[in-house]
Amino acid sequence: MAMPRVCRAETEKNRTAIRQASSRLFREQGLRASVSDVMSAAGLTHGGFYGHFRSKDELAAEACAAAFAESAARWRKRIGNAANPAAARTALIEGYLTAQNRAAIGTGCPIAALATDVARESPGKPVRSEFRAGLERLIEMLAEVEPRPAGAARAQALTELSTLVGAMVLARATDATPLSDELLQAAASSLLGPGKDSRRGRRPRSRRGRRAR
Amino acid sequence: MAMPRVCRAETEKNRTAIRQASSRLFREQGLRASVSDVMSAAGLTHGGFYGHFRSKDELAAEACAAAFAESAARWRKRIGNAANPAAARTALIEGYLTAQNRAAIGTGCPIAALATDVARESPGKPVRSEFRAGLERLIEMLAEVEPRPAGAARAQALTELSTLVGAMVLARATDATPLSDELLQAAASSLLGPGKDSRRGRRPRSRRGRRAR
DNA sequence: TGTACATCAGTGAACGCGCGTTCACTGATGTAC
DNA sequence: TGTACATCAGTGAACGCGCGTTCACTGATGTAC
Repeated sequence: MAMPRVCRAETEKNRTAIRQASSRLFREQGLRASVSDVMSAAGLTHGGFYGHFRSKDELAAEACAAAFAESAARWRKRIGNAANPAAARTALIEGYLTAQNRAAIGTGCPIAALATDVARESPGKPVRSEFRAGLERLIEMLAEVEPRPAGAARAQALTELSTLVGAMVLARATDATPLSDELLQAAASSLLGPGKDSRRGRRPRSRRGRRAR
Repeated sequence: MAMPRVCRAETEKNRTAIRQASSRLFREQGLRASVSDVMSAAGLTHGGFYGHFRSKDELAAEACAAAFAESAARWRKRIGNAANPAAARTALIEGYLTAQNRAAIGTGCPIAALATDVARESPGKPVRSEFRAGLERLIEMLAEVEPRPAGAARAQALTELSTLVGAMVLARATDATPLSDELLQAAASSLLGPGKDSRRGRRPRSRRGRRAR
């Protein structure tokens, strides 16, 4: 059953697979997702890990960077598809506050998925600086589409990103209760204005779903 | 060195000590804080834990409830000390978005500390329902002080709480960088209005602290 | 109030398990001729 | 192009450790008389 040594291209593909699998698993389960689980998800055995990365901490940093690159590309595409900054802002906010994004933790926003875990890492850990750099990049992209003078745009972007992330984190913690939907809708209405909700039949204060409480 | 059996009052005091220690440690380290660490922090050895609680899951639920009770009492007091609802709202928001609160994770808001961990717990776990109940209570308190008609007050409270929690979680993830202060200040200015910042010399867009980046 | 004894809160060793990391081994890959 | 061999990517067992939980034990507490 042994099948060791693999050609160079294959090795590079394996490293990428590990990085991508960890990027997903770390977002889903937090930074405590195990090296074994990551390697299994990449289709390998756990022993080979240290041929690719120096430590789990190093992997965490690379996984974080990969997740932010993915998110930034998605945002960039949404901005590019919009007719003007205001439409881009609406697209980013509406794209963020969806039930689909709430469910897709492993492929969704790394800020909402990892912020608390990163806050618990000790100061020197490499994942902290990758997180901060990625966060800064998304803040700058959001500031670009704010309909405000450049000075106020950054402050506005900081607050709006806080609202987006907070609403998503709370919606995930209350998943499968009516409160979860309510949180996403309230944030969307507040950020976009009650009338600007572009999709059919969405009333801001409607409480859809069974009132399970 | 053995000193077993303890009088009834002492036993009750010990149970309370375990609950309080866990409430702090779970907020600081997440729900993965160990039973051993909790028992040590309560001044006991780990073996006695199961005389007080059925499982770690049960403890997590009680610790979550205790943390929310603590927070609700603090909010209630701040509201009670204010001259009117608008002042109460200002007091809650200013009290929340401080560097002191950012540092005091173990005694601070359980929403910011535990939301992501709760989101990762499986649906049946008791900590999930305690979290939801506590969250709902704080939402209602914030809605009470919103200067809006009753209907819109709840939606406003949901959004503002998302902003508060999001800003705090991001500020903690970027602790010891200028961005961290910026996040707290931007959220405060946005929620209270640029002029309403009651404390001396705080300019909303100032960037205090070394530009470490 | 004083004595005899059952109770049971807390101790500390032990359980099976999964963690991050290391390492001897394997055999296809890549290279030297 | 063909052969001989050094390299090294991946395997799987093993390391020490800490986890949640269990349990035999202890001796002060609380109770029955």
